[in-house]
Amino acid sequence: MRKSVTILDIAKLAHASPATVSRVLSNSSYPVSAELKRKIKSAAKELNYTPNLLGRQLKTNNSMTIGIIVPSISNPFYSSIVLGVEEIARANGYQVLLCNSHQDVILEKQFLQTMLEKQVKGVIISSISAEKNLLRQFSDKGICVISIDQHREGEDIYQINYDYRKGGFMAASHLAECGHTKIAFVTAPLDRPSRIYMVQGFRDALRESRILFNDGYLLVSEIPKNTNYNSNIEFENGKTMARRLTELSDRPTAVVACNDLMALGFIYELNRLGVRVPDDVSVIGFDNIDFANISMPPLTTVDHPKYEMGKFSCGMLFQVLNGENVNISEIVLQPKLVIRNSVRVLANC
Amino acid sequence: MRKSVTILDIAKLAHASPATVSRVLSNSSYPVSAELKRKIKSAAKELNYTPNLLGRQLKTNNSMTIGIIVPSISNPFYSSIVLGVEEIARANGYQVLLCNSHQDVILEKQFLQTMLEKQVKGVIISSISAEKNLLRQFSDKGICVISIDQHREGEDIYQINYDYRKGGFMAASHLAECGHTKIAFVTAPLDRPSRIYMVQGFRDALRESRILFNDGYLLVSEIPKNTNYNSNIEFENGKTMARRLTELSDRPTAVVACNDLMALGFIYELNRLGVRVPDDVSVIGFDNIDFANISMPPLTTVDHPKYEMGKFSCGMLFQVLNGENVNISEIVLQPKLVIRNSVRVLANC
DNA sequence: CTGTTAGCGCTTTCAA
DNA sequence: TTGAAAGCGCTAACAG
Repeated sequence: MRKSVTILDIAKLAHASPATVSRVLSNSSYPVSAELKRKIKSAAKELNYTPNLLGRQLKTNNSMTIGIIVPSISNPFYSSIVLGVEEIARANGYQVLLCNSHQDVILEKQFLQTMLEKQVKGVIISSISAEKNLLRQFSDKGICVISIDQHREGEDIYQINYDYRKGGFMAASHLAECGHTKIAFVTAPLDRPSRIYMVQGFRDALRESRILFNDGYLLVSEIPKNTNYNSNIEFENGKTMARRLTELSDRPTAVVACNDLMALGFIYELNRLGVRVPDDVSVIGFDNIDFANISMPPLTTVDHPKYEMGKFSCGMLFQVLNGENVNISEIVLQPKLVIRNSVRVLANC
Repeated sequence: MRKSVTILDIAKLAHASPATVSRVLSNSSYPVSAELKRKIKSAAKELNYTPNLLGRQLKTNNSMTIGIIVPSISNPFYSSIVLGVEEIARANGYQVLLCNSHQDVILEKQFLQTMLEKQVKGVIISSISAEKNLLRQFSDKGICVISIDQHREGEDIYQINYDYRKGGFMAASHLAECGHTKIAFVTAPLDRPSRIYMVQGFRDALRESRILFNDGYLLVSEIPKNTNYNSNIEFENGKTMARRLTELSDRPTAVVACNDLMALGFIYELNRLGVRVPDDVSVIGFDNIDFANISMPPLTTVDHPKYEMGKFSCGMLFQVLNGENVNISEIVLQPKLVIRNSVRVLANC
């Protein structure tokens, strides 16, 4: 590897000063004569020059990079978000540093620190940490942070949220309307706002429908230890939960799952056990990932505009970066029930 | 946003020189007295110091960043790869810049250029471009490039490939062994090595089984224009192909699809049209993504060790970066048939 | 063990 | 319209 060519080499070759070369090559609006401009450009081409952005970035204090932290990109829910973010970032000439927290609070914190050090201009995070003021140091350093999906209580940061409570409410209400009264809730650990709100909405709906909630119907999966989180785990958890459900003495006729992956695993296992969906057990999922379509039967679920959330949050980030006045600091996206074929309408309806 | 604190501020506060501060804060092995070390560390904490890696990176010419380019992370196939890469990168203290090429050759090239400028230490790419010497300038600049999944003919770069030919062969052979003779191949455009090799293997298998391949059985989907590539497109293409299949005068009894997403869409649509899988039509997919399990029926498919490919390629990258002698420049991963329930064994077998 | 100093590659005043 | 020179934050010779 030979010494890399810099602006100085070009200056020499084009008989110009480094300053002028910089102005030409960085598309500055600064006036430079057409003649010199041409000479510099051709010199750059001749030397096969590649600008070293580290130099520029250090000088201008702008890394043209944003970071995104999600639990795991292997979950289609998050890959949709990331895709949306990346799209808007690209449109603005930025790149994105991707971090999978693997549901690990410590890892998440490390990533946050590294991003700070790498001088990202902003961070979009779906945090699984409950730590207060986790994101404080970013605002302190003038770095824009947008928290998405997981509501952060009482922190003075931008948030794009989703009404999980209402989503849980809609799911349970739908089941109630279809005549179900023995309704279970199948979920991963209630260790974060989204899931807590969901259960809350779920319970509210039952109460409103005058359905008594049997606490034995709240099925919570274990946290897998010492393993990288990925989509398979949710799916497997769904399978486990299905087995637990079938062992229940007074078996529910319907369940809502905290996400589609889990619902899909749940249905898979029920099929395998010979329990028919929706004939024997109805299932409602959450998120409406693309794959909600392909299960047998196609999954009725609560839609979450993930991709839009990604685009939206990143758009907001750039508004803030560009100094536009963003006066709304919290936005709440709305759930929508998507009815497919995994819920049975009972006769008494 | 106040002026950010630098190594100099700490030096002042701790009554030390910037050099010493640097040595302490960058965990250099350079000897510093315990006393001074302590003072510097506490000063750093007091000032809430965050190192600016841009400075270090410029100086040391090491960005501690690698790049990865894939068509789209919304495809679980690629998100698995990325997950593997990210894991190894993290273990080595590196971060990864994620780029989705959206199957766009021009975009891919731009990303490559930006990575060059951002001084990544290496790039892992599943390229959809057929351009010769696309990756040449990286080796020229001493940047390690590892091409994955898509075989690059005659380019002097590291490659981790997969035997798509053999995979196609295995799929077709399996169908032949199950007694099928009217076998279709359903694929996205044959614009890259993987697919071309697959068809080739497919044809070879038929020939070997003395089955005549009807050219009308090669169903190739259109390239969607003016839209960002994502997993939904593959799925939709699969649906379209299913409709095309049912319109064929002499309908095949079996098909192999070029990837699971497509196979899943294909099955979905057949189900909808009342064509039973595998009773009426057998289907084999490709990749063995997690979701291959959840279709109805569960998909028989050809396994691709994607996640391992990601880890492996990134491991190789670091071997090269660390100057270890990597004498194998091309590695070929092997396919494996995963039999589930989407293939019917015909009576005459 | 500690400090001085040069400089990574670039941009940007400021002066000409 | 051009150039000289300072300096972004950090590290690494080198000297002491």
